[in-house]
Amino acid sequence: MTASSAEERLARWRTALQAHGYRLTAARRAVLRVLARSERALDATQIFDLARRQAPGLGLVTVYRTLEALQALGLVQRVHCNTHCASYVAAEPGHQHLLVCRGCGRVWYFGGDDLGSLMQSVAGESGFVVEDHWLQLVGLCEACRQAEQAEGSRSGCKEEAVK
Amino acid sequence: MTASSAEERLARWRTALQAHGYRLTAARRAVLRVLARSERALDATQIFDLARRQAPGLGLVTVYRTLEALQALGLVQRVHCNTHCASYVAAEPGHQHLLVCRGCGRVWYFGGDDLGSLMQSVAGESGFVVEDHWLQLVGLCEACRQAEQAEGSRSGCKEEAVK
DNA sequence: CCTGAAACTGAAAATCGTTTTCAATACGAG
DNA sequence: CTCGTATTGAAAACGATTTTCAGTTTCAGG
Repeated sequence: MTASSAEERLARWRTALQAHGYRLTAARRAVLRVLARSERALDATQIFDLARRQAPGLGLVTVYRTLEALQALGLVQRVHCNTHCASYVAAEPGHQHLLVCRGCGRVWYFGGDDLGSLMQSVAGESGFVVEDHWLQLVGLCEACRQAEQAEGSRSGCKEEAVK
Repeated sequence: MTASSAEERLARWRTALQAHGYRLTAARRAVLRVLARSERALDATQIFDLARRQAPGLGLVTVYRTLEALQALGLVQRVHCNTHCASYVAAEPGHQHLLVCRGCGRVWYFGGDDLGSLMQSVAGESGFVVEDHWLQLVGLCEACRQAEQAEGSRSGCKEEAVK
């Protein structure tokens, strides 16, 4: 993700919130900034810690409430893993499939629209109407894989998981 | 799922647990019975309520511990939805993909092994090593769809979500 | 610019699902 | 049957999320 696209996203989010009657407060701005710029899925506490640097008085409650709003507008997407079940990333419209690194938590989106035929065949057989789908690949990114192989090495991907 | 396959599964689970040094207690038997016979993904509390009919003294803690064991042996699979994040169904070996009805919670498995190529191409481009994947389709089954269309009708699929 | 109504805020308390602790009990190998 | 050990349920601890509430901030309209 380039820096500019993060800033564009940030601007888009602010516009979208205001267009839906939400007010733009300092607290919300800080939360938006953190999430819009992150390459990783972050949970409420991580967002809280990062956003508080920009908005010192910020409360955790506000983070939850802002996440709720962003989710309602479809601007962020929830990421489930077997452990962390409530992390969020910026939603990339049209790219719903996730690639999650279990080492550093970074998230990438990818296409793979060949799922359409799969869903149709499932629907055809059973009368099931598919409304939503959910494809997530979990593994290790290049950097984390190298760090894991160099056991005990101090230079790794994990350590900077939240900067 | 036929009744006999549920009983077969139950027998398999009991054998597997004992083979791995777990003891077969009345409490565990009740939890196994509930989960092995269920067509739906159930969370800890639902299992607790159902299993307590067969084992009155049962504690919720034991449900959690039994789920942990079943999961460790790969006998049940966790189901994530946007709401319930910790429900479990019997794992069907070799069929990892889920079809979940948002109405009644019933779960079906399906094939779709064409994901292999998808994962390879993802890995090839990025150096990412995919260790696990997670495909879930959410929608409405035939029965729930009909029930939803007949708005206000009392005969539905939802009502018997947990019998 | 003001001004005021409504949205928003953070702190504290309540709540929910899950885990830990612990003394008593039940399993099952021998 | 007996014994060592895994397992049990109750209670307490715990972490994450939600609710409550009184004070504050935003922003549309004058």
